[in-house]
Amino acid sequence: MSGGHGHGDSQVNSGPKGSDTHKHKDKHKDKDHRHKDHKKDKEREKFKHSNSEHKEHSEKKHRDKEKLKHSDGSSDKHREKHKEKDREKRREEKVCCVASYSDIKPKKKTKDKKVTEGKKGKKEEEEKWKWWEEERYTDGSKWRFLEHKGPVFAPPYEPLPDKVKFYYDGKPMKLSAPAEEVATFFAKMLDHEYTTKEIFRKNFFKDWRKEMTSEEKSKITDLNKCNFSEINEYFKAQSEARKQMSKEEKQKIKEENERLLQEYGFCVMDNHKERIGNFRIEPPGLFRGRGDHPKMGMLKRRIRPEDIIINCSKDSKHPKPPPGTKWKEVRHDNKVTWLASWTENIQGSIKYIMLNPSSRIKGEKDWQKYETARRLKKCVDRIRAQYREDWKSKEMKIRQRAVALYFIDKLALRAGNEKEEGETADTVGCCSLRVEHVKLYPKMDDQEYVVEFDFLGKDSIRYYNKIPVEKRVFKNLQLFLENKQPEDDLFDRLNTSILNKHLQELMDGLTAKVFRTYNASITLQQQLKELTSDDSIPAKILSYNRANRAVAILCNHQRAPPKTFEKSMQNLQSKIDEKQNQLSAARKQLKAAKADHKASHDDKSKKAVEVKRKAVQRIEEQLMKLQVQATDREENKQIALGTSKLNYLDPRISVAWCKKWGIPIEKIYNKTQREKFAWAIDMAEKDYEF
DNA sequence: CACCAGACTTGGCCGCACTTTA
DNA sequence: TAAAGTGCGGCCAAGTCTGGTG
Repeated sequence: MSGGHGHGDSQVNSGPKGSDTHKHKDKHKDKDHRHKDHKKDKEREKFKHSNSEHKEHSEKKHRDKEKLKHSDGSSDKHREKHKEKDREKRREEKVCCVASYSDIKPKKKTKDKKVTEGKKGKKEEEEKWKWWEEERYTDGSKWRFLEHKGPVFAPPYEPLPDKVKFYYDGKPMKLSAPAEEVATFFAKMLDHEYTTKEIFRKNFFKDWRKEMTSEEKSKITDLNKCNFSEINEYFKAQSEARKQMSKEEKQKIKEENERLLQEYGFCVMDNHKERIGNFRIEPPGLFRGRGDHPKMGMLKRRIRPEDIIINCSKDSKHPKPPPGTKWKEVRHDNKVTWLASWTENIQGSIKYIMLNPSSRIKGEKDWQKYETARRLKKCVDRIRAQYREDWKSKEMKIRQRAVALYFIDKLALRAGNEKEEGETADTVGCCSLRVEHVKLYPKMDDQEYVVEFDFLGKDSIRYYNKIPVEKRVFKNLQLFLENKQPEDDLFDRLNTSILNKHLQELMDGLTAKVFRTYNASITLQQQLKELTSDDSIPAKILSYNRANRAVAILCNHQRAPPKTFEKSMQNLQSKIDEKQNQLSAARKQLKAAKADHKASHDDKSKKAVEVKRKAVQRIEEQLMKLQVQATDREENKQIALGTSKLNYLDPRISVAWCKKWGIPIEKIYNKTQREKFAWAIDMAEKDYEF
C-alpha cells in the first residue's frame, strides 16, 4: 500500500453505472486537483461529499440492499453506528482514497477520473477502506472489476558447476539438465529422514527415470548406487554463503523482493488495491506429503505459463505471459475469487492464486462464518435436544447420525469426508471413523461408559482422548460395533453429505464445521470470563493465553515441542533464580535502610528507604513477569495456538476483551493479524457478546 | 445417489530476519 | 560482536463443502 497515491473518489467502490452519476462532477474535481494542489483541503472537502453521496446512491444499484443472512440484528446495529461515526470522521479529518494502482484501467466511462492523486497522498496517512461498512453482493458475484499482473514463476533451473559431481556406482557421471535438476531435489533432502524411506525412494526413482535420457535410463538402474553427497555439500555451502553475504548484498535482495511484491503482489478488485496472498508459483520439487503418504517422493513438476488459467475482468489490462509463452486460458469469471489457477500433478487437484486474508473478499467470508456460528448459538439447545432424542430412533441411520453429531459437537471433531484409498495418508474424521479407532469401556477407574478415541486426523495428527459418554450413546456404539471388523466403518450408514444435508434442515447454512467454530468461540468467551481478573497486564494476558489454550486443546491443535524447548526453558528458569536472588538482596538492603532510618531519622536515610523500596518493587514485578512467562511457555509446550486464533475464534471476542480490560490490541494480535481482523477491531465494543 | 471437479478454508512446519543475550 | 533465542510469514499440504452430471 505504499504506492502513496490514492485514486479518485469516483473509484471508491463504484460500479460502472455508479460512476456515471458523478462523472461530470468528478471530472472537474480531478482537473482542479491536478492544477491547484494548494487547494488540497478544499478538494478533500469535496471529495468527502462526493464520496459519501456516491456511497449512498450509486453503490446500491450494484449491491443488493438486502442484507445478507449473516448480518443479524446486533451487527446491523454495529454497522449503523459505525457508518455514522465514519461519516462524522470524514467530515472532520482528511480522507484519502484507497485504490492506487498505477496501471489501473477501469471502464472507459471512468477513465478520465483516474491517476489524479499522484501528488496528494504519500505522506498523508492513508485511510483504510472499511469494506465492512458497505453493502455486499447478493447475486453470487464476487467482484465487478479485477485486474492483476499474473503470477511470478519459479526461477529457471541453474545447472551445477562442472566441479560438482554426481557419482553412479562410484564413478562420476554428467547428467543431462532435466535429470540433474531432479537429482538436485533429492540431494538437497539427503539429511532428511524420509529419503531413507522405501516408498519415498521408490516414487522418487520412478519419476526421476522419466526425466532421464534413454542412455541415462539404461545406466542408472539402482538408486542405492547413486551418490549425491557432493551435490548435497554444494547446496549446503551455497546456503552458508548466503548467510555470509554482506549487508549490501542482502539489502539488494531485499529490495528486489520488495519490487516484485509491489509489481505482482497486488491487484485491483472493484477499485481497491488489494494484497494477493500467494503470487509466486510453487517451484518444482519432490512431494513430501504429511504422515504416511503413499505418494511421497514423487516429482512435483514445474509449472509453465501454458498450465495457467488467468481470471480477470474483461475490461482490465490482462496480465502478459512471459515472452514467447502463452497462458492456457484467460477467463472472466466473477463468480469465483481466484486470479489464477493450475492443476497440480501429484493429486491432480487445482491450485489457486487468491487474495490475502486482509482483503475484502476474504474478510467478508470470515465475518460471515462467525455470524453463522452465532446463529447456531441461538438454536444449539434445540439441536442438542433433537439429537439426544434421535439416539432412541428406530432407524439405524438416524441413530448413527445423532451419535456422530454428538461427537462433532462435544469433541469438536471434523466432519470426516471419505477419501480415495491409496491416494493419501490414512486419516479420518468423525464420519469416516473406523471400528479400530474406538474402544469402549463400560467401566474405567471411577467412571462409567468411557469411550477411547485413537486415530490420525488431519495432517496425520493423532487424536487421543478418553471420555465418559451418556449411557445411550454407549449402548448405541456397542450396537454399531456389532459384527464388524476393525477396518469397517463405525458409522456405516452415514457420510458427510447425509449429515450436512440434515444439518442444513436444522438451520440455514449449518454444516459440521460450524460446530467447531461455534464451540471454539464460545469456549474462548466463557474461559475469558472465568479466568480474567483485575490483575496486572501480564497476568491478564496469561489468562487470555490460557483461554486460547483451552480452545486449542478442544480442537486438538498440537505441535511438536520446539527443538530448543528444554534448553530455553532452563535458561528462563535460571533467569528466574537469578531474579530471586536479586530480590532477596534488595529486600535485605531495604531492611537495612529501614533500620538505618529508624536510628538516624534524617532525611537522607528516609530517601534511601524510598529508593530501596522502589527497587524491591521493580524487581518483584520483573520476577512476576518472568514467572508468568515460564508458566505460559510450559503450558504451551505441545499446543499450537495459532490455528484457532486465526480460524476459529471470533476476533470480536478478543477485541472486546481487550477493550474491557484495557489491554492494547497489539498484545493479542500482531500486525498481520490486526490486518486480517481489521473489521473486528473497528466494530467490536467492549460489551460485544458472541 | 455415487462420483467428481472445483473452490475455498484450515493446518503444521521451517527458514529467516530480527532481537536479545553473553 | 557473535551466538542464541524468537516470532513471523511463507510454504504447501490436507481438509470441508458445493454443485453438476449421469
